[in-house]
Amino acid sequence: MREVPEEMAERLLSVANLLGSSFESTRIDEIVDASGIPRATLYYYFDGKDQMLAFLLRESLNRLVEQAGKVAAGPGDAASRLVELMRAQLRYMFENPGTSQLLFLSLGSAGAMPEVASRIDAGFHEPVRRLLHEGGADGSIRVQESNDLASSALFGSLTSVGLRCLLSEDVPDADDVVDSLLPMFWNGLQPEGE
Amino acid sequence: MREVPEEMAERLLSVANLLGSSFESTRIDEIVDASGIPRATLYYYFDGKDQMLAFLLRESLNRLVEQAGKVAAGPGDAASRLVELMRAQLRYMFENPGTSQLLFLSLGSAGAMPEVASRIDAGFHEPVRRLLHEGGADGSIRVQESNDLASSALFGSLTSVGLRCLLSEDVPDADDVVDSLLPMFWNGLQPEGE
DNA sequence: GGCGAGATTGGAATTCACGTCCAACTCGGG
DNA sequence: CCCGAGTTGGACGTGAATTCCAATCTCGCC
Repeated sequence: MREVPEEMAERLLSVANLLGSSFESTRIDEIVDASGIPRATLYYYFDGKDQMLAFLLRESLNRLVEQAGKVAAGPGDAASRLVELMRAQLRYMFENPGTSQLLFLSLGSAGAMPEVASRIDAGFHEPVRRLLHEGGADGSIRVQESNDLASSALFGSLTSVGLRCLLSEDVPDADDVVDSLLPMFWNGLQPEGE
Repeated sequence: MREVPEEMAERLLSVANLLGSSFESTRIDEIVDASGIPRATLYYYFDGKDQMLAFLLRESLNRLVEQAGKVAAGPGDAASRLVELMRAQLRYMFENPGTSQLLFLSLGSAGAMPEVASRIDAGFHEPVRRLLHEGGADGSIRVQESNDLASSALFGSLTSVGLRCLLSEDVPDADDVVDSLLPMFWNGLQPEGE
């Protein structure tokens, strides 16, 4: 696959962010109109719509993977880094509303794209898994029965809540959302002082 | 839309459960072959593939909605009913692996189908929301900042974990999975005795 | 038994969007 | 000037969904 020129990537990403989850049902010609990139040029760089989608998701996830890696390796105990990580993940969703919708509302197609799947793991699952493990070691997080399941659950929580917010009229602040969820993650559902 | 004959519904559901998330990329003719229902007959009952998908998801969710309503209104305090509800929801996923995959891996299309969206709410979100509320009242569950966000988070956890299990080679027991997640939901991530 | 309204079906015909092809044009470097 | 890579418009081929239609079939009803 040929390397995609900077400006074309920008334009496509901005179109994808406008279209959101309707990208898949959008005709090539509409993407052509919206992006100003001729059809023949698109096909010069991409093997087809699927490759185009894969490129967009990959590209969009790259920023998250970088951020997530940085946060997870940052200072502080595992618990506080985990909180920061969740903030970063939700911020990513809110800053890329269209591609996030696209990504999570069509996890099926995304799962069929190896590089995309691996980036979802690298940006969401893996760092959480790691921090849960570290937190068990440094005592800042309770040891879980299965870090795999737990990270999967946290991933689901965050993306589900994120999507709900993205689909609502006025998107709240990412940090506020995380703040209002933290008590549940941290203290659980048990009543006070049990 | 004409009422779909019992046997046709059965056949389609069983085909859908075999196909799973690949349903959408499956050709009509393949569905014809797999189900034994002639193409013309399918189009006699459904306006198109989308309507067919909507019907399948609706039909499949109906059973969950009924179960969920029953469990949520059952005996015991809100906390224990919530646990039972989560068991029922995960059991539903494990008992209908194909349609569940189909449903959750393509939430995008599902969201575009009003009846399906409302059934997701009726089977997953609404009962959880209600139990969180009741739990706050009867003291069996800690009061959440937002029951909307909390139920959305629980929904995401459960479906994310459920999907992960469904996509693994050997699907574990639903109740075991819930059991191994409960400590996290109940006690949270905080270390013991903080 | 005959009848009429739906249900059922095979198969041809149509539509529509994706993707291919190609020839013309641009442009920087050798 | 020539070459190779990038760029583009537009005609064309293709596969799958969907429509159409006419020939049955089924069944309750007179």
